[in-house]
Amino acid sequence: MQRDTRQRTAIRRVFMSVERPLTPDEVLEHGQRIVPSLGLATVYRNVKALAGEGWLSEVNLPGGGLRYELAARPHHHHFLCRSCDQAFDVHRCPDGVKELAPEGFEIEGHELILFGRCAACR
Amino acid sequence: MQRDTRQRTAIRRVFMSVERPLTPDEVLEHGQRIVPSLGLATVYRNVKALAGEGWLSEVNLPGGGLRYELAARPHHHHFLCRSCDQAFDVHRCPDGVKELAPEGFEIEGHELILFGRCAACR
DNA sequence: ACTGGCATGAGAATGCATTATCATGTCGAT
DNA sequence: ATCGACATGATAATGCATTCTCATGCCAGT
Repeated sequence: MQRDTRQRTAIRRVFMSVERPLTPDEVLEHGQRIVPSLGLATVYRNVKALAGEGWLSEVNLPGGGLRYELAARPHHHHFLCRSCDQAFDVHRCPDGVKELAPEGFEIEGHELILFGRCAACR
Repeated sequence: MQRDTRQRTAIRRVFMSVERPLTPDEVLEHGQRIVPSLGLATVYRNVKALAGEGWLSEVNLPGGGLRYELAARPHHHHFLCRSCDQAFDVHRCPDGVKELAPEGFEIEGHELILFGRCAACR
């Protein structure tokens, strides 16, 4: 049975308060403001469990490792800042993506990543 | 001074004969058909050097590590097969990508990745 | 409040892509 | 053909994200 720990609650709160995909390290940093003793292993465990139960979804951007975000978000894409390495949401999506696949290929999904410098880094 | 070794020539030939981004392992596999003694370290060294001199460009797709492709290719995107994990070129690009960035963000580039199953895997 | 058992946290361990090491091979200017 | 210098290849070493270990902590049902 799933227990309701302070750590798990804190991790959930972090994702609800931040509107962008987070790396486990970012989750740790934000989560420790709520539960200072929070450890990285706990972040990994919970983030994986929350993704497994469909509450979070994995975001696989080039560069480092996996990031996570609320699964309930509507379809969107991401902007990756080359300076601070933070990922941000992009709420628009170009049309006609499904027609781009080569002949005979079956598209199951797509990811559009914009690279550049975020507002804060400029 | 840059020497013209059998290995380096073989690696160059591999990229000229395959029209998709290759991982170092894929380069090794193809290259060993030309120079059977080819080693992985040599692939890494040469691929990095060729990228440094602008002959190859790095392709950063989610999942494993870096892939490489001929830098001379015109603008295009990639299809990643979830079954065989091979990357393929997609020669069309949706319009209006530059207008998608949030306010105050500066776009330097973009990458569109399609996920699905390639023709061979279906 | 008690207590069993899952969760946590610190650090070790793992898996991996990539890089360094170094004895040996081979290119290429002579 | 010779020979010095760079390239190679097998392997060890590194860096990293992630997972495991296990003693301890703390939920939850009583």
